[in-house]
Amino acid sequence: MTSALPPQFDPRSLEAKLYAWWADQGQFAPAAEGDPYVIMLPPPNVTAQLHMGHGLNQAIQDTLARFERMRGRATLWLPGTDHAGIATQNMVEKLVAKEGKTRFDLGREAFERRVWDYVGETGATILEQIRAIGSSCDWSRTYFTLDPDLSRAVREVFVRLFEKGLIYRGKYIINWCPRCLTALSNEEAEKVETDGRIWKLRYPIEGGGTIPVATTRPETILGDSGIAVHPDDPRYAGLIGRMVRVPVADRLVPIVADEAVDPEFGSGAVKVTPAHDPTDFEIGRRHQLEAIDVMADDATMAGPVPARFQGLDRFVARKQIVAEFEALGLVEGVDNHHHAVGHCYRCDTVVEPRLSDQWFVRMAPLAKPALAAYRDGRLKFIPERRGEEYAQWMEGIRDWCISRQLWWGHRIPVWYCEAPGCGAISASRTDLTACATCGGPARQDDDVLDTWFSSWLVPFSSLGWPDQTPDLARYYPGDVLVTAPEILFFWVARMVMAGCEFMGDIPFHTVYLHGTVRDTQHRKMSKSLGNGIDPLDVVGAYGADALRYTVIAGTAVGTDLILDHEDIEGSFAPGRNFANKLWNAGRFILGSLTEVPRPLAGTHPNVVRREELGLADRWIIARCDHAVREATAAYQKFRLNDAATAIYHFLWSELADWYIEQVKPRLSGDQPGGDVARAVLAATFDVALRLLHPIMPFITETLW
RNA sequence: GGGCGGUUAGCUCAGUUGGUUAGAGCGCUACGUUGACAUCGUAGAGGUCACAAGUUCGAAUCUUGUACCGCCCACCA
Repeated sequence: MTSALPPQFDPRSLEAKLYAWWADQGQFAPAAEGDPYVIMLPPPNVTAQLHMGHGLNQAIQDTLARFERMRGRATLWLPGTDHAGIATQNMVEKLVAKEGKTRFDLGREAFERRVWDYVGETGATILEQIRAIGSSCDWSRTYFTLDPDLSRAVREVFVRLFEKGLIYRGKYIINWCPRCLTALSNEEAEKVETDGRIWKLRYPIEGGGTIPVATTRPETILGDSGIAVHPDDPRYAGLIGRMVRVPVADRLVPIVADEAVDPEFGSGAVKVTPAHDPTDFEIGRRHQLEAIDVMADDATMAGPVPARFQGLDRFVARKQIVAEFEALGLVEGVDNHHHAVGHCYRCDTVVEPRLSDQWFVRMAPLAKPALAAYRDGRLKFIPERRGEEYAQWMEGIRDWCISRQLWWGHRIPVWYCEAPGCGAISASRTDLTACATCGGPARQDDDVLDTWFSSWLVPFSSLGWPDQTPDLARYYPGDVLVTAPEILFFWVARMVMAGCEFMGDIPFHTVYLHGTVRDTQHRKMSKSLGNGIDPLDVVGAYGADALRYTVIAGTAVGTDLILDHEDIEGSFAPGRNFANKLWNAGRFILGSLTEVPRPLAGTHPNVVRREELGLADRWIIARCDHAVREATAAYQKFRLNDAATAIYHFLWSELADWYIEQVKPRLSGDQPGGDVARAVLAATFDVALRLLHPIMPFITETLW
């Protein structure tokens, strides 16, 4: 029997002590000895509500953590939350709105206090819920991205990048959310495939004739400052340099030649709106066309637009402009048009590409080592194909817009000198009260940083960086990151970049991307669709172990988990039934042990001798050995569903259905071989419990 | 528009380098309940592995094409 078991299941090992410790504490094992193993918990929003995606995510991570711990590794699983700038601010603004106020009525400081109060009330909830489903994180190291320590890291990083010339400020076209009233990064503007319309319009040329253009956003016509055609397009060769009168806006603009225009598309002539489109912005810059911003922050028409459009919503203006073109007889046609439109990832509002003054991080230098880490095999993805998505993103990396027009977050540590003639701009680790250059009055930037600007540092900022702490020395770099694929770019890719830049090493060597939890129609579970399942309901009804087993066994590596929100009982029946079976088998086995069972191996004088074992005994021992090998191999390969299935099969079909039934006669009274059967039952059940413990910790702990 | 994944039993899904009768859970059928468990047991039905062609002694597995479904990326107005 001993030879059948890998060394980590030696009852005298650390694992056995851990069991005892667990029983006392019901908590994580302190990282004390052994090879460190580090898992980063993806930080949920402080205000997040637990959903089944968390359930799946936690079950996977906790299974890995417990497995590694039982192998004797000093396992650190770091929990924490992020402050979720936009989402949290939105929630508190809603509360404030119920009092008939806006954040501007309260003022910045009072509003920030309100958010802190709110976070103080709700912030721990998500972590408590995660705890309730059994996650054995190291709660003593729980972090929050706005904690002083992590904020210090944010400043350190900002200043370092600033001094290195990797942070810059400038006027560019960014994604603007007119509802959240802030700039967004490219990743935060989700492209949604939309069936829209494209209008084909004619602009009159000065001196006679018209030129056809196409647009999906007629409201931007008010900001047109040119028409562009391809330099080699014979249709328009004679028109380059001529002036065109933009209808409705009533503005004279030139026809310019630019390589960016695709002569094959539409009419081959494109209206140029430098203030509201990235391509147009580039064209405008090359030809000195004016960037005319025609919208206010809330995307109502404003600025140099005719009076009748002032204050109109952009979509109302769109209709009205089309109507005016029709009245002028300048509409050539309108077609259905399928294209991708950006939406705010927090409120789903259509984002407005808009010229704006923002802070950016130059990403190309940071991406280089992060891409190399993947290319040379140091960074692995599970499933593997996800690595190509990562590589593709890294190769096409674009600069990161990091400023947000919010109040909730890390305020940008930049001070502008207000002394006349100085104009110094300083980034500082400490708050400045005066200009670092001339000593004049200094004013801090009003904006805050993107939440991910703190999240991308978490693998080391949560361990005390920039100080060289013992934690940092021992636990960086970590091992594995388990998360949903949605935040591959938001968070995972950027953590790798930050790790390379500030720690000189990648923060983890394995990125495990699990699937998405969906309903039976394969729709993502979401609050708005009402198709979610609350993990706490499942825990309450069937237990955390049933939840964990069901989701672990139900999802192969990288595949989605389909659950039926209309049949929760049915969805979680596998786990519930298995927990029940295990419990009853345990009751029977423990009840049959009349005394301390004889050991199957070792030097004990009463050890079961090989020749005492019957055919059934030898068979179940062999099957047990097989299950250990199968499950251990599966755990190591992250094939948790295979591990779950292997243990399930051994426990249910082989041990319970077959062996227990087989030895029942021997167990009654004082039958010959009864003590051997008891010894085999105890030993094999013990092994099965340990094997299963990472997946079903509560019931196995209790039985053991 | 570019890249990628999926299509296997009524349902949800496994199937690890091509190799005997393709598996699991749930559901279904028949029978079974005095002692671990009906959240159970025993037995069983159910699949031309999306479709077409190809490679091979042999294909769910490899190649090509087709059709649906889905994901990621993208400044064709």
